[in-house]
Amino acid sequence: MKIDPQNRADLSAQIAQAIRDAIVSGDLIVDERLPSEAELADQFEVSRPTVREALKRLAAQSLIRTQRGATGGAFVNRLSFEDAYSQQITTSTLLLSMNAVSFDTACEARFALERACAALAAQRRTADQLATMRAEIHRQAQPGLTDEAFCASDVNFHRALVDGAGNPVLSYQLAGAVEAMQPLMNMITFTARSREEIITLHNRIADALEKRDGSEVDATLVELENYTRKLARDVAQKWRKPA
Amino acid sequence: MKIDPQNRADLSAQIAQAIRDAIVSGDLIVDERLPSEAELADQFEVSRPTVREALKRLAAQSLIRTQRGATGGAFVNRLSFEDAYSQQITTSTLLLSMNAVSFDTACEARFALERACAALAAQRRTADQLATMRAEIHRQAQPGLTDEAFCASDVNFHRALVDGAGNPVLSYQLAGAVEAMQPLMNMITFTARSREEIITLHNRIADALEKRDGSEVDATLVELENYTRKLARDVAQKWRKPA
DNA sequence: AGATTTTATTTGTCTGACATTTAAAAGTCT
DNA sequence: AGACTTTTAAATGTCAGACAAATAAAATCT
Repeated sequence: MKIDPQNRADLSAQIAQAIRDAIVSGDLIVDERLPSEAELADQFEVSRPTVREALKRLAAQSLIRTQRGATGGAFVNRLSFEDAYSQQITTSTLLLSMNAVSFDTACEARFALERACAALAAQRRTADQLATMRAEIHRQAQPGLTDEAFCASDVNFHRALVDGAGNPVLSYQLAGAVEAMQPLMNMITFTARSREEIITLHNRIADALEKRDGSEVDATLVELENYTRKLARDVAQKWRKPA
Repeated sequence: MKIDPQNRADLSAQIAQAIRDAIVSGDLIVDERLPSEAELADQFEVSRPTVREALKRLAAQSLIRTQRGATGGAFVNRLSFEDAYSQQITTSTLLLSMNAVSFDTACEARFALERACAALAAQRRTADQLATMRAEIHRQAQPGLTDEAFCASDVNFHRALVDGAGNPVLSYQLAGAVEAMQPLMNMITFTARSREEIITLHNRIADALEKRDGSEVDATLVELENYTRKLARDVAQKWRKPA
């Protein structure tokens, strides 16, 4: 953790970067305690508030956690899969909403990634995951469900599918892709007919997973992708020439 | 952007969350200027340093940018794909290094995701992307290349493949998976023989992409995955019983 | 009118202080 | 001596006020 150059611009950002580098490079290991804020301020020759701003930056990325009290301080945080999940979801959601990513592009990416899990999920899915999927299908079939609730259940269904691959790295990567799509999906009004169609496909996916038939899962996902994109096209058309 | 409850714990985190919510929900739109720090301090009834810590948290996630001067202030940032890339790479790298993710798990995830791009890349790859891949293969064949340089070139090759799918969302998602693997890959010492084998497979991938043969790309990626995992197993064995 | 200077605003940083939390050390009682 | 209580010290969390630096708009001058 070295000194900064005499470039007195954005001190807190420089300090944050220095500490971040130390963590990424392994100079600071998990659960290791950083020097106290006062000590860091001395080392970097800045004031305590500046150090604090740097630490808050790192805390925002879940790189450190802080604890008050006598034995307190800032500790290198073990980045959990949950933390990584939620960060990824925020980032992906904002990326989609701020960059005018077309529904088609997002949808294509989502299903491409999901199909990557299909074969693995067919091999490894647990009875528990299958039960989750069945339960979500059941919920989706209930009348009076709002579009938002339907989409939320859809997300749960697909997350169970992804988790079925039994690979936490895959699950983490895909959580963002699947959940970030939800705001876009919420813009689609699902008619009773389209819900029925989607539920049919979900059932086919669940059945195929039960039989451990990977290629059937894959084929059904392709159908689901095509149907979803068709629904989105219809919505777009309705907006172009409203009644 | 509402007030916080009387819960006077972690004020800066609460304020950051409130602003974050306002951005995600669309209450604050891209390039909109936030109130000045002094005004925010008034609104939330806290001091300016506390507001600043909150803003630094958001800046760390590239959610806002700040500008000094008369018309300066904090502005809602358009999250660029580049920003999202780099965040994802940091997160993924730390996740892998801190959670004792096995090489096999990471490798499986990486190739599963990459195979998700294969068919699309075969359809859409540009001549430019193909040229990049050929150039990287050429570099990989040069003698005297360090293992690190070989791996770096490998990353470039695969990024070109992923970019070939022509879907920025996919590219962004996979950048993390591919680049985060590099530290793990760097631990493998590539013999001349193994480099040769990998280059052969890379050539086959490039040839298949040139012919726009998606299933050939996919099949070769499977071979590459199996070979990579075999190399890793050999390394592990060497470590178990060293000469 | 155009160029220059002034001014006001805003972020970046510093100093110093107090509050709160927490665990360990010191003290007290049985 | 051992268990419980109190004190104390260290650390983060927060606050207040101040000055520096950057920047653009307004005012002034040529």
